Amino acid sequence: MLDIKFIRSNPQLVKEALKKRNLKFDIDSLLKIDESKRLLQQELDGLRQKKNQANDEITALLKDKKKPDVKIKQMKEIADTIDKLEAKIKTINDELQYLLLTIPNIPNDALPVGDARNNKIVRSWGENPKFDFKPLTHIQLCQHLDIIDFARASKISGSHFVLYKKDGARLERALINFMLDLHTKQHGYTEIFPPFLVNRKAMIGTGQLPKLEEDMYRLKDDDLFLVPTAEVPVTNIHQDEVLEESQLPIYYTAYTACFRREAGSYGKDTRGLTRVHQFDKVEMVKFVKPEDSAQELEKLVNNAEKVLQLLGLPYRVVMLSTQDLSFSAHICYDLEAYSAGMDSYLEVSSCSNFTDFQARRANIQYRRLSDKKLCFVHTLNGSGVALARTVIAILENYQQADGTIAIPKALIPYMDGKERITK
RNA sequence: GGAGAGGUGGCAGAGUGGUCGAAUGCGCGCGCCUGGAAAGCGCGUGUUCUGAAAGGAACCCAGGGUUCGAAUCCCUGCCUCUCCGCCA
Repeated sequence: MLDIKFIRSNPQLVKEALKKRNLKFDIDSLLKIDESKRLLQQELDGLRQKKNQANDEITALLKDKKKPDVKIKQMKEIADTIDKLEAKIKTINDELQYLLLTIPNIPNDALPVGDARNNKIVRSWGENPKFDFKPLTHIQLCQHLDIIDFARASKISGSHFVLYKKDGARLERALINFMLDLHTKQHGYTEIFPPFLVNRKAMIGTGQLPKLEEDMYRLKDDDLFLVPTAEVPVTNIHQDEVLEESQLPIYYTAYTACFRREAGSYGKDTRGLTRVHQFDKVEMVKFVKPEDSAQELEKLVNNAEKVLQLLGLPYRVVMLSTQDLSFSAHICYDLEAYSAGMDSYLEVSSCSNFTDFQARRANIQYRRLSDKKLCFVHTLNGSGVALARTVIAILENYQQADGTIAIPKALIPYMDGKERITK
């Protein structure tokens, strides 16, 4: 969430930011609400002062064994006025807080302005594979090798769920272990295994709520949500905490399944593994000092890239444009892996700097060493990486003429030394 | 799920209706002392809102209620602990 003081003193900047995101939001009326709230608050404070003074007087009278009846009668009236005013302010403040929770983060000035077509390719890595036969899609390959059973997954759970079998299941597990090992052993992250169900407060903290509720799986009886990403539980680890500057930066990595309703996205990527309701992902989350966050994002992207490099998957790094940027993000790079069978680039990672936007919502502060002041940390996170689509790229890029799949070198130790997926 | 106990400042812990934003101890900071340190002594030590400032207001898990007045009494919720039940 944005600081109301920041909005108050930079209304034009906020308006322009919203315009870049192609969002309509009435900042002027927000500021009017803020103004009227503050005026009422001052009025209330004045009345409370009177009340506090009168209470002192009543106490003094009682001490002198005098009757405070007259004073008490006056007080009753003031108390009534205070009650009414408090109710009024609560209504206004609730509205103000809700509005503040629905304003997205301010995009970085470096981002291309516009929709996804304006996304900027920052760099590319690797050569797209060439085949002397027509490469199959992962759907055809899985069918042939019997390593993913879409039909039965659908029978059990519905469409867009996945049932991995045999080396398909094994590949999934191998990838998770490979990525966690890489980030913990090579990149300095601390491994976390968080809850897969989180409460409403956590979802608000990272920015999924209140705006995206219909995209989330929710357990109505308990008001819990299935995590759409490990970002939610892991970032909220330090919710309502004050960290010491010496603790920063904090790097966490976590595997979770991710659950997304993908409401309204039917018709897009309808087949196979591209868009599914449940997928596995290893996530990286950072808590850093504000002055370090830009540089920390670059390192985070490099950590995610390393996964694809070690897997030998060609990819490109894309800087998202202002309208493609997620609600909480200030700047975001996507990694898109090339997949031969579908001949397309698949988004397998999003790496974002949220600046103090999530920290303010989730109330994650640190005590600055220089002046002992409380400041909000900056949070970042990135997929490192998302599995279902990475599996597509592995299957499609490593397919052989005989329909088998070569296993990327880095994964062989995680597959018990196996070098091929065969029927 | 049932029964009970409890949630107070960085920590421990007092406070059961009025002068309590909160005793005391520990910790931390500054100073004195010392060759230096420890001990000792003295002073200080939460956050937020508002205001140019002086000041004012709020906060003792959260939300309601009683009262002129609530950390303190009542209700609801959340969380923690103990016992019982159930259970991978």
